[in-house]
Amino acid sequence: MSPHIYTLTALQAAPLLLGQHVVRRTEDGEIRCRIVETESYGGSEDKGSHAYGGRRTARTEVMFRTGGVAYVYLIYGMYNCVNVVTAAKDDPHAVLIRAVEPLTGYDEGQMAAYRGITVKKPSDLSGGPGKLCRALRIDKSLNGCPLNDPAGPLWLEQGDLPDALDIVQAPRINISYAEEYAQLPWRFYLRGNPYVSVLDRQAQPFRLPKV
DNA sequence: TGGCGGATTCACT
DNA sequence: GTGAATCCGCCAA
Repeated sequence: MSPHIYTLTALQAAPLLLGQHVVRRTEDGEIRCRIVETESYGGSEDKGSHAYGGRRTARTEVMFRTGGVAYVYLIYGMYNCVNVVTAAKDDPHAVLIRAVEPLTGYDEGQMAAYRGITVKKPSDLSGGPGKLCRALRIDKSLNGCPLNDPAGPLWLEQGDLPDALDIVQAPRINISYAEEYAQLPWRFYLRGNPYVSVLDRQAQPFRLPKV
């Protein structure tokens, strides 16, 4: 995948990451999936971001790195969430991966095995940040992992052309504490995709800016 | 050092 | 729709 995307702000990168492929390698083999839902957590002004106000702690330190690494954290004491860090060093931006879909039947089978539950509908498998981390066996040991290294445990590959995708945008999920920032339409997903975690009736079509 | 709450999920009503 | 699970990061004291 073009490294250019890692230099962008989280808000610019979040829609562009839709359709890109995530590859996870474990001792069991490689799993490939496609990103179908993202959220932008960008800059120190965003009250929804862990790095709001430039808060720089052991946990958020990864967000301040040069774009192109993973930010993985534990939420509610039991689920991991994975982000793509973007933008320049010392400017904390991250794109939360909220849903993915397996590329092949093999990938689907591996993810279901890691999930360890009965999957009744597609979004049970990997529609939600905690679910997809479990389905891909992503935990804090991958925090800071470079995302451009096909020899590593986790990386991104070129997927679909973003201008061929039907993208919508809507407010982010579960961040009421973010006050006015909670309403901003900084969640992006592929319209009609069955792996998306939460549908929004008010979702608006998103058009990529002309380059 | 203590207390609080969360970028979630699942089981239950 | 509601509530529990579960624990670490954060900040105030």
